[in-house]
Amino acid sequence: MANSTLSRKIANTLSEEILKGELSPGDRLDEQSLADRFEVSRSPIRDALRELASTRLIEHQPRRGFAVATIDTATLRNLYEASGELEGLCAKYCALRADAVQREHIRMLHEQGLEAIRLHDMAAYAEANHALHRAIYDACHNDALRDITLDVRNRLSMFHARFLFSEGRVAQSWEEHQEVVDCILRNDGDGASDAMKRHVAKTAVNIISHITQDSRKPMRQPLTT
Amino acid sequence: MANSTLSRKIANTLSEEILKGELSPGDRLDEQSLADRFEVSRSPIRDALRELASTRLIEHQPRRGFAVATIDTATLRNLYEASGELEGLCAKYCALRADAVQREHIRMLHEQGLEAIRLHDMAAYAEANHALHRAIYDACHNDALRDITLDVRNRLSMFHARFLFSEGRVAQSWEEHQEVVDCILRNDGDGASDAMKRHVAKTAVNIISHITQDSRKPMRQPLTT
DNA sequence: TATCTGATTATTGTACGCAATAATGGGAGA
DNA sequence: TCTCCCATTATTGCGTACAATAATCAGATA
Repeated sequence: MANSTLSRKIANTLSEEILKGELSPGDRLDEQSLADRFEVSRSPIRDALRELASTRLIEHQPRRGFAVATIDTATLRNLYEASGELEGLCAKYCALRADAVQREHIRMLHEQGLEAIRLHDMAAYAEANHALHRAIYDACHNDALRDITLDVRNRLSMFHARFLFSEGRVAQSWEEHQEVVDCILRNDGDGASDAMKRHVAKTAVNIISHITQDSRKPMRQPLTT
Repeated sequence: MANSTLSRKIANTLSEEILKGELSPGDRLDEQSLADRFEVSRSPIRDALRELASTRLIEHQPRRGFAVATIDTATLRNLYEASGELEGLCAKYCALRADAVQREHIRMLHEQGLEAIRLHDMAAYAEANHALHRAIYDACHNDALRDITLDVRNRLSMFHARFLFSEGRVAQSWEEHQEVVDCILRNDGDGASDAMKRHVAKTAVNIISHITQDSRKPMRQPLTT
């Protein structure tokens, strides 16, 4: 990390802030303001913004600058549909190909989710949830598929960063994970795929209902304030 | 197009050159050389390169610059596996959701492929082939899935831009398309998906054997000459 | 001869300034 | 009061210069 460039560090910082929800969809990313904030010139800022744009966490329009990505409900549904299929594929290949160490790791992360629920620690559950999904991607033994799936997950997660799971939803989520993990541990590829698709679909319904009824801040707002 | 920026035009130009095979994997993209060639300063070149990097057609390493993306055979197989799954998904949703106009368009593009074969025009077949696949993505009614699938297709196509299909392979390819199109026209989602996955798998075998036996120019060469 | 080291060169990273374009705001007319 | 138009302002696009780092090469030593 020490030999990295300024622009890359800035891109990483902004990426984290977007994923954490500290920056909201539609927020404009003014080059000069960012330059002032990071105490650098506009040059590394421009590089960082273009690098970030490649993840689609921010959007660029020529001569109008960058803004944190917005989304409409139709695209949100499309992304969740794609995510379900992709996560299902990862789960399938994971069930068919994961080695013993990877399977044990997945089992352990699933346990950590249960522990988080026992402690009523929703943030810890969110973290365990993310780690479990990533472990499944990693164990699918296809880096290209893993990268694509993770990109979609990140694009989605920025839109519900501010919604914490309810305790009820968390318990349900863990049960759905249970099915996925069971299938993976017994090498049932199709079962794992189906279970994962169901899990993502239920998450989608949950999140979309939260977002659509949350009208404090519309998701699709024009670039200009 | 007229109100676009220099950097975007340059990015488009370079993208086309890579997809056409005029630039080869591993070719370094020197900022000053490109600036001289396009008769601009390095600024729009830098912007264009970072924009291009988002498609993964070129790769960037800090302080070592950009180069046309290279690939090893393992990653190539992974990409084809992902491509097969994604194209299969597009075909499935296309079969289930395409409207009458889209179905007719797909049927017509498939006919054009046959016409190209009759004329022994391999370039025309390649074009019809690409158009058919794109029409299927478009008709899947999920823009996110379409974009992801197209990106993977482009990443793959740059590696076999220089290999023209043999007449034998083209005939076989058309037959495989026939199965896909048949399923789509009769709303058979699973059949379309399976047929498309088989088609991509056969293409993969064909291309990979071409590439691996073509040792004139290794695909994975270090950035430094 | 091969390898290591230090100086030199080439290339990218960053800063800064001007130009071009878009956003903003105020005044005139209806 | 509302709308349109023009001047003003703010922001991005592009050019240029310098700094920092990596690549290259020559010479010394084993």
